[in-house]
Amino acid sequence: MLSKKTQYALKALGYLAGKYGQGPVLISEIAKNKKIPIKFLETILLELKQNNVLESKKGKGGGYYLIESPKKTTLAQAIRLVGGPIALLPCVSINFYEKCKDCNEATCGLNKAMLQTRDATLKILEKKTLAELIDG
Amino acid sequence: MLSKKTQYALKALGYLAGKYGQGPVLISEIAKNKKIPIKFLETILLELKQNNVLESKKGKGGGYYLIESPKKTTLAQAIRLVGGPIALLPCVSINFYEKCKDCNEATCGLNKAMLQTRDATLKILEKKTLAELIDG
DNA sequence: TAATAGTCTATTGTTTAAGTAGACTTATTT
DNA sequence: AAATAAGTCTACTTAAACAATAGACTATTA
Repeated sequence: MLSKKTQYALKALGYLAGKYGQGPVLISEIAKNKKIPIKFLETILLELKQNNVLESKKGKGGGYYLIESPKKTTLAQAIRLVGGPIALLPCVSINFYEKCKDCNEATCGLNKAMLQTRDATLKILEKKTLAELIDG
Repeated sequence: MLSKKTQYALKALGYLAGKYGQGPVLISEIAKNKKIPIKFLETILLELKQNNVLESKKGKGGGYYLIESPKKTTLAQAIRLVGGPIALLPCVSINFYEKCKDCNEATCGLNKAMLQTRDATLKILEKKTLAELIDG
């Protein structure tokens, strides 16, 4: 299961995708429409900015907005940016890999099964982009 | 990512699958071979017993063992037993379903994407059984 | 009846999620 | 150019879930 943080990030990115090209969007607007705790959302958006997905503008008329077209960012990229692993186990994760203490990956049946599910999941998440998150 | 508890449960079940039909296996033996904190493992095995997957015997010569043949339990069933959701979001989970606060599932793109990944994952995990977790 | 091994209760530590307070920046208005 | 309003940024606190540990208790076998 994705963490709340990751879920909120995806929701927020979807909202911003729908407003792409229309200038900065207020944090409070995103929070209200997507039912996200505003202070938690602040830290998430800030992190996305530091990862060069969002840009922000301060002061009156400010807010957050996508740097690139929504079609340029895949869901797999978005999930990884906010620290959400996609694989079900560390030993089959690409970005959060950790070796198992107890098993030989070449012969471990669990490893094999989880590798297959990871690949199936990635196949989907690497094709979908933020544009697909726009409502309607 | 599956919780530690779920990971440990799968490892332990895999170990017991390899010893199926050979009588009770000590908690300590499983813990040692699978590098699982023994006290944590105790609670996990007890839960699996209460869910009618394992049986136990107390006293000397005691231990835990699988009730049914390893081929009878799928990985999807095993994961769910110890409380591990398979879907990436609550709104696409079969056993841990929760409605989103902010979205209409019929039109939500995120819901659609996550449904697809859930189906792809389930297709694999419902075919694999505990027998596949046996090493070698 | 002594030793073995599972069962139960309680407690501690760690991470994640959420909420609070306030400082800092920028843009507008006058 | 100064005041103010609108917004982001930083640091700290609280609450809940998850992971791990410790020890007493109960049942079984030899």
